[in-house]
Amino acid sequence: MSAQVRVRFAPSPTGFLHVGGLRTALYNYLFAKRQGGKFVLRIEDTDQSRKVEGAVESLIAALDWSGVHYDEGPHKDGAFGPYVQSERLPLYHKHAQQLIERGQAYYCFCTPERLDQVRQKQIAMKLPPSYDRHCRDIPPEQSATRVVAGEQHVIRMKVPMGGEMTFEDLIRGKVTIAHKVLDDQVLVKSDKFPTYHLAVVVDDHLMEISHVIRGEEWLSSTPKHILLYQYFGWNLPQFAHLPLLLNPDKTKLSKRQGDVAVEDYRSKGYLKEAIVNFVAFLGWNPGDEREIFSLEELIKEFSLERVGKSGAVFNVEKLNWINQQHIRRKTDKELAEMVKPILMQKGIAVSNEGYLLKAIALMKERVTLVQDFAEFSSYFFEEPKVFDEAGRQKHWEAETNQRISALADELEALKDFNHQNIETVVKALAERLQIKTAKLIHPTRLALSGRTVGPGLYEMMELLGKETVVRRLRNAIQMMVRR
RNA sequence: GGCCCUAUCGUCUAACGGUUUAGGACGUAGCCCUCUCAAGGCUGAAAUACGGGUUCGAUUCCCGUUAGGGCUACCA
Repeated sequence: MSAQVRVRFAPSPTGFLHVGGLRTALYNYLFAKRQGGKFVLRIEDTDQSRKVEGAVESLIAALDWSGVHYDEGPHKDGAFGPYVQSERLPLYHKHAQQLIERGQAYYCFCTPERLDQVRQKQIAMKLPPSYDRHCRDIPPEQSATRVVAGEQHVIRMKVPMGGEMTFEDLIRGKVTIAHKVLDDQVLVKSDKFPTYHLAVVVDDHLMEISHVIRGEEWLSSTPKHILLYQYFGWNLPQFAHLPLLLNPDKTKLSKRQGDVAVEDYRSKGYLKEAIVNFVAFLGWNPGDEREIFSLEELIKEFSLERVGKSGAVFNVEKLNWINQQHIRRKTDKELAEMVKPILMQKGIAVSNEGYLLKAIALMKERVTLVQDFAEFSSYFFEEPKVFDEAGRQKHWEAETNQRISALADELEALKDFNHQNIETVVKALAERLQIKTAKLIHPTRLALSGRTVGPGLYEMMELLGKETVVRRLRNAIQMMVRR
């Protein structure tokens, strides 16, 4: 009975996908999937001056990476294309023309200079700056003649002088705005491109968008859009204006105060699952105490009713924790595939898959980012090049050389080099030497890894293998001596 | 300046008039575990911006104040 749910994400190609943009896209996507509807990607490139080369592709790549796949859009034609506004110009012209004919829009010949003067004067007089409607009442025949004569012009919509408009927002409830505070918005610019306001209304209607889910920055221009729907005689979509994402100082999330591009987080070692999970929770929650969700689980639970109204600070600490949680949910194999290329970048080629898997298992609960695997455990794959200096001073005492040397001998003689046996050897030696096991453990870890922190020592030794352990132990003695 | 939106721990949030000594999570402090670091377990500190109403009863409804944000372009 009810019409098909169709939603869209409509970014302008001015750079990389912003995490706020990802959240908007995600909510649209979740809503569509939940309702069995369609999610459309539309590129809003009506501002020629802000166009950035390659932005569309990078936007699509980021969306694709995060798993927020669109059903229709560039490279994925549905029945409503094209999905790039610069390829839809005739559509906008046709509709603008219709408005002109009905007297709901008019040609405006004001120069940018005049507009600026008017604005300056209004500001000086402490009046709200707005277009003075200088061209609103030029007789249609007269302005048509000027247009034909080739005079520079724009097309503006005629906003009623009195009255007010109330509309229902799915998130905010009733919103009322007086017509008089609405400008006679430019609909078609002098370069013949439509402005956002015309293009968004025409496209949302033509693409049969049922729910307009977008950022709160559009809330105050929604009345203009609704007026346009009324002028065209079209049914209104439902509107849902999402709260903004904020910097730690509560201003609108921006570069300058940290990373905002999805790509930044991806390259730092955040999982797509974590980014999606985190961003979903900025303004929405399932109503109970669960926090770790997969995309599929989000689809099952998402609802616009549970979206909040106030802005949310993008808090990296929590993202880190969520990333940790998702890393643990990955299999060692999955993680290995992600870690391999990172190790490769560091010049480490992994030949033994099983070995890598075991190293990952040992590190899994100790990392926050995928990058950490390569960062904190390179010693599994190559000789430690440097030894933590503070650790050396703290754990490498005068007697340590002989102790480690003795340990190396004992281990070399060990037949079955597994962690239980290793532990037995280490503890027995400590007892014989009448020292605390820690006196052997810490310098051993330092010698083997160059670090003072890491996974359980016995497990680590087992994985490294007897040859490597004995060799590194003896090498370390040499290196420490030389200092 | 005008218009619109918003307002619970530092942060993300729960509570849809009473079951609340306002719950959870991140972070933070302490303790436990322990070879280190994590992880895990336990405990603690930490919030309803303020002022009026409405009501037998307000975090919850209404009004005002304050604060923050958004918009106010031939940008989206």
